[in-house]
Amino acid sequence: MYNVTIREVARDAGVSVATVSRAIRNEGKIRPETRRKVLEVVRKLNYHVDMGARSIVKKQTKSIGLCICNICNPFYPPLVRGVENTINKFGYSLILCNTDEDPRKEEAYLKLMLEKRVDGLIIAPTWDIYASLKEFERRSIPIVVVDRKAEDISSDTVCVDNVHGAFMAVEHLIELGHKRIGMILGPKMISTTQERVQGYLEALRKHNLKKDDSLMVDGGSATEGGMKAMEDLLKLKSPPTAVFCYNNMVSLGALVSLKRLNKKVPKDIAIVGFDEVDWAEVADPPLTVVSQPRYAIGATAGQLAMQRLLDEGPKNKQKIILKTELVIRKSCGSKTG
Amino acid sequence: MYNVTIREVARDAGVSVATVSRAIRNEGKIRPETRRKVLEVVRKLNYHVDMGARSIVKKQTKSIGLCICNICNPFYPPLVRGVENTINKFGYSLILCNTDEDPRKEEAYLKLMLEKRVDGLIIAPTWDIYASLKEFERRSIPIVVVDRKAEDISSDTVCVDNVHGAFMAVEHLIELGHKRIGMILGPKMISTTQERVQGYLEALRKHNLKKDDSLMVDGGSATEGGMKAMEDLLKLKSPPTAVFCYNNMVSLGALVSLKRLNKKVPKDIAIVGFDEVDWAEVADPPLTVVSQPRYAIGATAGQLAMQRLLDEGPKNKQKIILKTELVIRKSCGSKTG
DNA sequence: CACCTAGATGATAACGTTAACATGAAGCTC
DNA sequence: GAGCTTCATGTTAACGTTATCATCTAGGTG
Repeated sequence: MYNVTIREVARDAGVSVATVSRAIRNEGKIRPETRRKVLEVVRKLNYHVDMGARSIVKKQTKSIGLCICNICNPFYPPLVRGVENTINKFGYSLILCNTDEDPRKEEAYLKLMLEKRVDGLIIAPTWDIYASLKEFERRSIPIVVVDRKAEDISSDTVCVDNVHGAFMAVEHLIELGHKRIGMILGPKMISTTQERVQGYLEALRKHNLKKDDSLMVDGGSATEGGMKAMEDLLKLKSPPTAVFCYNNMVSLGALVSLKRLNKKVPKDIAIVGFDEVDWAEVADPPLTVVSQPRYAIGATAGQLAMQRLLDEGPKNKQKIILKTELVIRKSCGSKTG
Repeated sequence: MYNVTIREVARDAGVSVATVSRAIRNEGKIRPETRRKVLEVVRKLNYHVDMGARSIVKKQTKSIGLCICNICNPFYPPLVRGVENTINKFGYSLILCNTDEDPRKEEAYLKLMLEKRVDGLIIAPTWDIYASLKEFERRSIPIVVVDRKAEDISSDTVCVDNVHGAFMAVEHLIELGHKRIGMILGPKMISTTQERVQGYLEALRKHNLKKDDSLMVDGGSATEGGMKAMEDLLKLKSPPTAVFCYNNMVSLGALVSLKRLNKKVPKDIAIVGFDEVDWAEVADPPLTVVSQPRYAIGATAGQLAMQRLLDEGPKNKQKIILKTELVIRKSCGSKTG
């Protein structure tokens, strides 16, 4: 009901509020004994500083906004932990926002983050949210863009070599002899889709396979979309013999569809996913994927944000590109079988 | 660098700060035209209210702390979304804390939540954190305990019929003819472990199977623990023919171990997991589990918190127990095969 | 011993809001 | 037209901090 304030601590300890403030922050001149006495009272009265009040004079809230699409996408939990573990070391905490790839939601959240006066923002942006982010720039609140690209925004960026990752995946399929390779796409506007499509096309081109639009179907970004997309691919007059899935949820959807339709992987159709999943090894068959360093993406983003906040590190904006890795399991078969 | 304040909006709009305050909150007497004019200026200057400043006079922050063990445990993401979606409707946002089942971390986070003046706390507590939570009670900050029990704390609770869930799982194994049924446990102090063990034991007792301590091995709460535990079980002179896994990560670990050791499920050993996982259907074999309504747990917790904050609903603390469901797939085999 | 310095503490003005009360104008009633 | 009432607005004291400057004390220096 009622919160103890610095004034009451001061009264009880027989000192001024300034001294209490010094004691709790352990800053400025203060006799160790005075400090001990004050902290004693702090403990006795269960005093806890009001960060809201502090923030209005310090002009920092020690909190960071993290806007992602959906925490239920298994790509994000490790990323979130990476961010959280990193910023937590500096006393920062994390406000989590799920935007569901919906620009209206995203905009509302960004406005909220502005109101909450987050000291920094880490975001996997949907698309074209230049206008909403502009205000962060104006206030020089550091922004770190993760996973995706956001060309028009001046920010640090952490992402992954999507083009190359996709290229590796598709080339792997080609090397195994596949000539009709489908791809299940994500939302067209987000940069990861575009880049992974590019990698897919580059691999085809390099090996003189021609692009067939009917093999590129939209899978949205959820499991259901992946299921639907795989069904559509199978209905084609000339269905693909291998499919590259744009992300982990879509991969799962594809696998579910195949299982329900009683298709054998990789005998009937080969599958490569993008993004590691915890269950890859126990899937039937174990899933070959392009693995992203999910935790590292988050941790790096957290570090970049902290660097800006502590005014360390290079002046100009950084773009860090982490490596993907093709983890070969069994869902593509092998040359021998 | 510099934030527009209410005073500047007032000056620019030619009204008093009180009028601006009324306009942005849309409260109190104000001429619609005045309000329009003010909001125009608000937009023009990109004014955003400072919630920190507001919070010190309103005595509410519109934020809720959510303390969970680890977002990377697939049980939590849907729960988190349940909470977030619910409170978001009321303009609340979420501060996420990962405690890693570490009481020291947990205590530090709770202190932080106190300092951040969260309006409510939703927590899956480790154990015996009575002392740290006491201060929340003292300040009458509503607490909602999720997933686990915390007897000594006066709070609303949302959990699941763990005993019954475990009972169903184990009875299912017994009905399939298994007599030597192992269990991989979680940390002993947390209530879910205890309850699931209780359900396990009750099922054994009901069917006149006697308890064998060597069959109950500790699996921690991560995948690695589950792997180790499964290996240990297999090393027994007389290993179990079926294993009940305490949670999803441990189930995954068990499955990984079995795959690596080239054991066939369910032929060599049957497996039931606790808690649904997205990949259950594509696992080899599809995993039979006791399913928990993960999203609903979070959503319900959010509702309870909001009820307290809006001072609606019943006066005395509520305890809501949601149902588990046995989802039979293939990892236990069937009577016929 | 007069003077200076440094160290410890106190008094108080910010910070950006809202809430309570005060003011003033306009419309109504008799 | 004096006296109410209602509505719209303004003035200002909180709210809980920190930062700045002022004050006081003790110890050192010449």
